[in-house]
Amino acid sequence: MPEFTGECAKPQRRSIGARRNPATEAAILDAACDLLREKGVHGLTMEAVARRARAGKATLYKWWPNRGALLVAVYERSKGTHQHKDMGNLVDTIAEFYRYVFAFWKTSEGQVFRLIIAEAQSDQDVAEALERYRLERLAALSEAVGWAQARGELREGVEPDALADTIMAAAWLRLLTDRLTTDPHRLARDVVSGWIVEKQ
Amino acid sequence: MPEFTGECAKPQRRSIGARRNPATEAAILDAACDLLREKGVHGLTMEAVARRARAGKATLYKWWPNRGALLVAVYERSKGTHQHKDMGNLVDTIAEFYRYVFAFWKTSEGQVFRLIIAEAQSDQDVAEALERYRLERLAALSEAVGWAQARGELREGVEPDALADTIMAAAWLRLLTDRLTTDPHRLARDVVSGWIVEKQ
DNA sequence: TCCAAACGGAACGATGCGTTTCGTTTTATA
DNA sequence: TATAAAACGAAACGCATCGTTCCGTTTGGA
Repeated sequence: MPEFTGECAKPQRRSIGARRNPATEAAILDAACDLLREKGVHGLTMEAVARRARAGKATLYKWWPNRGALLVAVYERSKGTHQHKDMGNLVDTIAEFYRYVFAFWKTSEGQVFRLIIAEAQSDQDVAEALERYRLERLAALSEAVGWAQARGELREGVEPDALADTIMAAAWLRLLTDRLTTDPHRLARDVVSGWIVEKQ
Repeated sequence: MPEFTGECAKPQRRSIGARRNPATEAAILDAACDLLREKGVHGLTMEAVARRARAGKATLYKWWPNRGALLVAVYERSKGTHQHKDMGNLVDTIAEFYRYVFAFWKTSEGQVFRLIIAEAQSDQDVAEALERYRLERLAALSEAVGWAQARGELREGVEPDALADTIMAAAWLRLLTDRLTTDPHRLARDVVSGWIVEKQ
């Protein structure tokens, strides 16, 4: 029983029969994640992932037909499902959202989201995955805006969907232009306070 | 005088002495632009550009050390310097801005901007060029918002820079999520009308 | 007159791409 | 219990691009 240990002393996995090996999937996604945080986008190649995970390239291409699919899988595994908290008023609620999402985007897992957006600009599959995720988050955000509307906090004629779109746009722009240090509360005020009814 | 004509029947350029040849620069940027609109991002390789322009790769790398630099150069050459028009009220002014920029972004030259943003997420040089351009456009937009403020159109405490940032964010999000068909006037209203003083 | 620099062109080794083939391992089915 | 099917690691394939390095030619400037 000759036991060859690779660079990371990981024993090589084997087939567990005519079904997908969860250990292989985990090892590949781990390797992809590590490469991303160590070498950035250009470090994430199918070759490098296969080497690091001690997996065959054929296995890689079987489950993730291209780099974009792998990128999406990495993000899907690490993304949080943020539950918006109602802070009693819209500005504080949105400020809390910005605080959470900026903090997440600053982590190495969160940084993957930048790359997803970038990749989506030239990869149709990634674009579709991103669009599904965007709509999902937009709905949750719109619901949070709806809480304020139900309280009579908003001016007449404000559509929660449209306002949520604007709120999200401001967050994306900060991510893409490397301004995650923006003060969340200040930003929330700058984006939504115009839609709040004047206090008498 | 044997005259060899390549695939496009373009005569090969030669050195014009110890100085940069403008014809070479133009031919390379033309080739890069053509490749982008014909084959998309992945068609823009240094190899392909050199082939199409009938230029040496060494020449290419001398003036544009990497793909990002070439991308930026293509955009710099084609980008318009939009002059904001004051339409008498802020919503119409911003609607006009959205109309213009969406129309431009729909063109093949404008599509390069998507790629610039994407490339900037993993290329520091591109990111810096993008940041310079963003600040330049933000200043112009902020000035347009200032016109409305000077007219007393805005609510108390509105900062033109912050509002301009939000206006721009909404535009970028539409570009990146493939929603350039958004109605410009409707969008302008959804983004800025909250900051307009109530009419009595 | 001679040097320096730019130019096109060709070649280099290295790396990643996506596919194919092989032998092994294990489950599912007959 | 025998057989087919599928997944796995590993290696190799041809191809493309990368970024660099030569070469010989052309031409302006010192």
